Amino acid sequence: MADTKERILIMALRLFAKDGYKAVSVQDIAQEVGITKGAMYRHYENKRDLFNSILARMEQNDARYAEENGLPAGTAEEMPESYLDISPEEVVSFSREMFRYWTRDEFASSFRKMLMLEQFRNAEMEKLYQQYLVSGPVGYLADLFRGMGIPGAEDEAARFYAPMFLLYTIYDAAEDKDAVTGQADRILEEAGKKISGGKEQ
Amino acid sequence: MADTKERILIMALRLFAKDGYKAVSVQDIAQEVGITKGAMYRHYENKRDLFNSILARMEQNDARYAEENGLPAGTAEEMPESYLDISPEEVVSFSREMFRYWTRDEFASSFRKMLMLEQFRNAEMEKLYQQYLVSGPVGYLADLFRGMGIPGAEDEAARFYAPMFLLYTIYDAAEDKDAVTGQADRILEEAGKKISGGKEQ
DNA sequence: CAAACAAGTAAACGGTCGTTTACTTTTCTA
DNA sequence: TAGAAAAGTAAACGACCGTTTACTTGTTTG
Repeated sequence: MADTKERILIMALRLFAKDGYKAVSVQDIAQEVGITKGAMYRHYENKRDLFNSILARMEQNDARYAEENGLPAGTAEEMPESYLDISPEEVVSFSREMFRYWTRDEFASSFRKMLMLEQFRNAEMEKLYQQYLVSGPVGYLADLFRGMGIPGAEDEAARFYAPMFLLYTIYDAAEDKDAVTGQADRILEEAGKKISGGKEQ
Repeated sequence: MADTKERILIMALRLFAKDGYKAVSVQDIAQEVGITKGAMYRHYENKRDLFNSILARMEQNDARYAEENGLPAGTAEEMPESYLDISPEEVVSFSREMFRYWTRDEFASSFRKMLMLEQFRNAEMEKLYQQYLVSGPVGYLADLFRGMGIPGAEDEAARFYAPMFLLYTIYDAAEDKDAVTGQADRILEEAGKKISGGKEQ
């Protein structure tokens, strides 16, 4: 099969997201893909190289996604001024979109879980997790809210992002996942009204 | 040393919270405690028994903590009527206390991280994580808010609990942990005003 | 104080780990 | 279409896994 390398990548991510990097053996991955573990080494130098390829792929996906939606990439260190010129309605709509991305996109969802499992094992994983899913989004929203002249932008950003973050975890264990998405939409809508009001005050 | 069994338990939890159950070897634990791995088997039947002892200990700690603070235990299936008779101010103060518990108490903090790492590996761990730290607290708050006659109690509970949940993760990676605790206090205080108001409407 | 017991050690057990090797099969290409 | 290159297999490698064994040390107690 021609796309074996890709299938290894996807299956490895899926398994890493469930059990964590260390707990998944090369044998486990190969078995799920339907090859022997020796064949894996024709596509990746070793297990760590496979893991790094997942990180690189996420970076690509994120950059593409960010460009498409006019957002700063999760790994971006600096933020261009242009990204700050966004209305409260736009903040709500791209937040909604972001929630769907991290829950429904299979790669992004698995990657989110994998980072969560790896975050305490070394500083690099902690940094990536924070950047993509924790202090990264909060910091970005805080910048937006500051730009809008909202008082207490720091706390307001945490308040705004927190329900999405909580609902990721509720979503993961939920039977009716659409209901959770609906709840996220409702809460974001409500929060949007608040920042519209807070801006005009 | 007389308290070897206890030291094994604490060190194992600390390591499980960092790397996950599977990724930590009996050798690792024994080495940190300062004994050989053979000696570990004088105190616990096997690695899984050690893990189960951690779960049992948390259940004890939680039951004691819940009783002291007049709260339902995290593992409680049913909720007595009496727990619902709480003022908004009391909700804020016990939430504040709960945040401190899950961040500053070393056992609780490590246990929280360990559950987070284990939640996807089997249904039991997922259930425990949800009960202790996700849908459990949200459901409890929803019951409280419903009892207070607050409209949209479900969403309101998620909104109220979400910042605490987000700040657990921010706390874990923060350099200035006291600042995060302070932010949690501010946000809880603000949220308390809202439910006081919402109740009277 | 000696006997019983608890708590430690070092070494070995079969099994699995990540990785390499030697070899075969499949696919591309000049 | 012959030959090279790519992609697969099975088996072996040393290292480490959880666990057991045989033995030694320390502590308790009749």
